[in-house]
Amino acid sequence: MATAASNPYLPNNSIHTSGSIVHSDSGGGGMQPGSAAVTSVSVGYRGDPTAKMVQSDFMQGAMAASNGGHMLSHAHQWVTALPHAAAAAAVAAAEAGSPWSSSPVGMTGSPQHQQQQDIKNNSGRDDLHTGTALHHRPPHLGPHQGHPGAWGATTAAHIPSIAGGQQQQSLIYSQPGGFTVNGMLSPPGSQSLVHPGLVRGDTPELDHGSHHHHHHHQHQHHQQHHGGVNSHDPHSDEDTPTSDDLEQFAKQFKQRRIKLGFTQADVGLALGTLYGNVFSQTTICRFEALQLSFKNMCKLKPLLNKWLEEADSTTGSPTSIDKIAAQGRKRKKRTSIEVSVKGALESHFLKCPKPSAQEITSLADSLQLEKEVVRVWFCNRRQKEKRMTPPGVQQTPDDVYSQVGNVSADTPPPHHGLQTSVQ
DNA sequence: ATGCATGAGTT
DNA sequence: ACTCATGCATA
Repeated sequence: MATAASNPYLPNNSIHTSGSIVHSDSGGGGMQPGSAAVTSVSVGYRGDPTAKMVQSDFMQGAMAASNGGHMLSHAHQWVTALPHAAAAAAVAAAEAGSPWSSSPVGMTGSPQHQQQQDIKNNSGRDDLHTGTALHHRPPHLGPHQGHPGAWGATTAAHIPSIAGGQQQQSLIYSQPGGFTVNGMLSPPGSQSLVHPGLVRGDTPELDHGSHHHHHHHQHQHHQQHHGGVNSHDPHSDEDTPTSDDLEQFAKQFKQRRIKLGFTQADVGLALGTLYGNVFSQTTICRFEALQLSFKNMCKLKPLLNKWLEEADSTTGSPTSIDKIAAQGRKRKKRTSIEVSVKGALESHFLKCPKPSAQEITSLADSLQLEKEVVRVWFCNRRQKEKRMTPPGVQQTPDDVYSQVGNVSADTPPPHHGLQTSVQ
């Protein structure tokens, strides 16, 4: 009897990064996986520390057939719904019409039918600044960095990720009313306000953005080449940046962030206090590493840019503010897939990146994994393929112009398999 | 820095 | 059931 109807969790954020109970997780059929996957729970839900939660039922598919309304599914899962700042909203119009190719529009008539009638201006940002104006300021200090590694600065001839063109959520971030416009704190001490190459030469190229004649291809705005003097500035502009811009920005962002002594997590929190959109260290990390989709990068860039501005202008101003409290969300647990099993999954992925439900089921059976685990694995796998990760173009950071003479004007396919750790 | 996971919005 | 944006938990 799988009764996972409701589990009394502790909404409190008593994060215990310990007590990882490992137990062979079986699909629920009474089989013994032996060691196919290990699931470790590490949440503090009282009651039964033996982590005996069933996870055979997912409520997926239960929705979708709704009639315009909104269903309120809950009361099960490992998640204890919490009025977390529905900060999912943010950003306005990060029209990602051009994936990676410089062409703003695809060639074929792409179904660009997106309705953006959902403008949720979430003002539900509970003011938590209840005197807790204390922020942990990690004595982080280490102006050492400077290994690009990631994308070579080779022009933007990257992977033409075929974005399905299904974007939703036209978000907008509400600007703070007027006071407390700070999301960061005083730097660790070295308030070396060094903004050398910070030239805010706004050169909005009001060109791309809204004129796609699906007839004959036309221009494709040139790539900027940081000459040093003029030429537009990749920052400050809210236009759709090019992948190159993003790369530049990400790099600089990271550099300055580190110089200022902030961690990725700090930035994430700061963004939350600044705009109401909190982000985790993970996201910031991925941004810096350009491991997000193009569209997502575009969305985050403005926010991070703002933060950067505030950051270096506030160098020294201890305008600490509140921080968004923790969330009482509790997820399932992380299934550790064995290496051998992973290999098998890999193989299958190469053959068929999108296995059918039936395939997944049988595969899961073979590997003695839950169907959901397998399904999710594939989903994540696909995402990984789509991200903006460098296909392997890792040329020396010094000679960025060393692409004159060779190269077949086309980037090699993003074949991965064993990419040398970028970092 | 990443792997596995959740959920909203689509298709 | 999939895609996408995000993040907890981990290595």
